[in-house]
Amino acid sequence: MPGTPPAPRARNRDETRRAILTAAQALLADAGFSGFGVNALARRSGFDKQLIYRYFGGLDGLVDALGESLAGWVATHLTPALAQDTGPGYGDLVEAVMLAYLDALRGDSLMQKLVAWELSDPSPQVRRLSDQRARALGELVARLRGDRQPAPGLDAPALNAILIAAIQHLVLTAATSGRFSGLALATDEDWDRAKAMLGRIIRALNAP
Amino acid sequence: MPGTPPAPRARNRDETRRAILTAAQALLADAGFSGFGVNALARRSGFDKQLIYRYFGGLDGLVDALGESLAGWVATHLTPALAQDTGPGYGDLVEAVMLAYLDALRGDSLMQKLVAWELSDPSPQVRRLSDQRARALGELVARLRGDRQPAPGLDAPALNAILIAAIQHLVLTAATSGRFSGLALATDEDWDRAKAMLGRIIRALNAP
DNA sequence: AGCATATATCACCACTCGGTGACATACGCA
DNA sequence: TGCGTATGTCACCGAGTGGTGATATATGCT
Repeated sequence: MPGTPPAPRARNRDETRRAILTAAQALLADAGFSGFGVNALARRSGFDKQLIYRYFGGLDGLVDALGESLAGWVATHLTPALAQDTGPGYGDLVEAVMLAYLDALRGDSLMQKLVAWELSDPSPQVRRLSDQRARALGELVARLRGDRQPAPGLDAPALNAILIAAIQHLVLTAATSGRFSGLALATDEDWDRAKAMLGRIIRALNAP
Repeated sequence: MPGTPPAPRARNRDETRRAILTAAQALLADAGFSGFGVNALARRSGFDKQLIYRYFGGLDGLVDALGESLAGWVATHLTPALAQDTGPGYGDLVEAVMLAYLDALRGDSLMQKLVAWELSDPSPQVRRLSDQRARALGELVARLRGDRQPAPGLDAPALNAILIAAIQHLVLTAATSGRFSGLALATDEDWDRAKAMLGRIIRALNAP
């Protein structure tokens, strides 16, 4: 005898869109961009892939929507750790932001996969994701800066780019292999060592 | 009328192996790891994919062979730039090696694709590639070091890991988007700015 | 109540992928 | 010269991909 027919699904465009988007985040977080696609997402979300085309216009549109849904990531994940007062100098602020960013990224597999994606896919949809994150970081620093000034003669944009690059790279490689270039990056203590060095760099370059 | 039958291919195992390996490097260099596979390689090399299985035991074996063929990359690409005398300090040597590595990586699309691959694929074959490169860099520094010593109290492994991470990340993102986190990385002058900051970091941390 | 439409599902397409077994033929050795 | 084997080629498999058209049915409006 056939079982009871499957309960018909409630029909609600907005809710379905949200559900697909949520499933997309989960799928990307644990399969990575190489396993990210229409069929896999349809399987995972439980909705027919046709809906992905209807509601997002295909994968590209979905990535855009994914970007919008993560627009506030930097602000929401970094501000808590930045609530307590940092030291008075510009370097103190940069150090706090960088270390907060490191921890936030380290704890977020989805963001890691996004960064990895950006490194391998030059498509404009994906590039927009990184531009957006970079801008958010800049705005965060600007908002918290007050009247602090980088040391005169310091190329702050270059230094900050180098720091962010190092952080992202260390977090990504640590996620796949737990170490990088002879430096262990598995335990929290391992990471303390890396953080100490980052702090030292920032303080040294911002010294008066 | 049928054209002349295709000239029969010379049969030579070693030569074929080499040709496939060369085609594999070229394929990886311009398609990236996501477009890297048996079928694509067979198309590109002009040989039947069966030979890839027969001579390399599949993709995994091919990657291993690729690694062996690139074992000397660090030495051959960095030593020329390091021929001239560097300054007397340990920091001078590190700076020279880092900048040489940056330029070498920036000019080598294949190596860039390998690094990107390592960031997205935790498989042991791929990880071996990065371990091998890291070890080669370490050996190079050890060979050139002589009796120079890092400043006492400096965590040299941590600093070096951060520098290499930053370099690799900057080169990779620059290759796909020409910029990173508000820092332009397209022209040689752009890169001079990044290099200057790297040098400054190294000198500041190695100051007595 | 009845009807139009938006929502959801199914079935299919052409293509690519990694992988394997069968077959043809050039090469080297006896 | 003939024969065995290594080398190269072809044809196929199942599974997965992005993408599309047709179909069912729940929902909301008149």
